[in-house]
Amino acid sequence: MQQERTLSIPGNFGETRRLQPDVFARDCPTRQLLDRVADKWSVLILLTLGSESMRFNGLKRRIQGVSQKMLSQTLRSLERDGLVTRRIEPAVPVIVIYTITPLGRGLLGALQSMIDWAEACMIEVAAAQNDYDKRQASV
Amino acid sequence: MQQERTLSIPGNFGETRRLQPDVFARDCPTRQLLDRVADKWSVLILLTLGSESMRFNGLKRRIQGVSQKMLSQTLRSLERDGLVTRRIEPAVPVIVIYTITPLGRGLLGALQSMIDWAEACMIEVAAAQNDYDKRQASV
DNA sequence: CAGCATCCATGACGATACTG
DNA sequence: CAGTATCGTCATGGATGCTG
Repeated sequence: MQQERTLSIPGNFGETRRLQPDVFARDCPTRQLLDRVADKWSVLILLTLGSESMRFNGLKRRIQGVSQKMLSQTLRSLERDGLVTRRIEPAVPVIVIYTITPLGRGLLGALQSMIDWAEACMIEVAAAQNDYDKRQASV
Repeated sequence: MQQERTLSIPGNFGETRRLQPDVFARDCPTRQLLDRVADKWSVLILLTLGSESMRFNGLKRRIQGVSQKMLSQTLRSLERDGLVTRRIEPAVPVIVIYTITPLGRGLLGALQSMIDWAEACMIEVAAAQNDYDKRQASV
C-alpha cells in the first residue's frame, strides 16, 4: 500500500490542509528535517550505527574528534526523530546501547553515497580550492 | 583507468604519506568536505542548479527563506570547491549565471535521495518527535 | 561507563543599508 | 541585478568539572 505523501496540518479555522512536502518551501517540515540530517555528526553517527549497534564511548572512539557534548546532543536529536533508539541495560556500571531504527536505516544509502562521493572527489576538490585561491590572490 | 583513492600529503620530514581517505579520521580532508556538503543551503543550491542553471535572484526566489548573505556565501564556497561555476555576462545591469559542474553533478544522486527520504518520512519523524516529547513531559 | 552542567569564545546568521 | 559591508544576536561547540 502506497502511502500518500501529504501532511495534515490543522489550519487557523480547525480545518485540515493537505500539504505537499516541498523542501524548497520555507515552512515545510522537511526543511527542519533536512537541517538535522544534513549535519556532520548526524551523518557520522548514523553511518556508524548502520554497521553495528554501539555504546556511547564506542561511538566516541569511532568518530574521531567529536566531543561528548556534541555526541550526546546529536544522539538525543536522532532519538527524538526516531532514527535511533537508546537501550539501557541494568548493570553496574550501566550499559547504554544505541541502535539505528528501520526509519533511520532508510537514510543510510543516501548518506553512504555522500561519503563515497566525498572520499572519491576530495583530491579534485582540493585542486579546485587551490586554483580558486590562486586566482583570488592574483586579483 | 581506475584512480587510486589515496592522497599525497607532505609529512613532517618531507616524505609523502599515502592516506586512505577516511571520513571517520579527525584530520581527513573528507571531514571538511562533508561539513561543507552536509549543509542545508548547499544541498538546496546544488539540487536547484542540478535541474537548471540559474541567476542569483532566481536562486533566491526558488530557495525560500535563504538570506542573500547566506546565498552568496554558500555560492562562493561551492565555487571554490569546484562544484559550481559562476559566469558573468557583460550587460547592464550585469547578468550572473550559476551552473553546476560535472564534479558537483556527481553528488546530486545522493542529495536527491536525502530529500526523497525526508519528504517520504517527515510524517513518521513528526510522530516520533511527538512521542518523545510526550514521554519526556511525563518524566 | 555514560553522561549532565557550566563557562566561554568563536562563528553562524539575519536585518539593514549601501554600491556599480 | 547582483551583490558587499556592517552590526547585533543567538547558537555552535570545545573545555572543564562533576555525578551515579
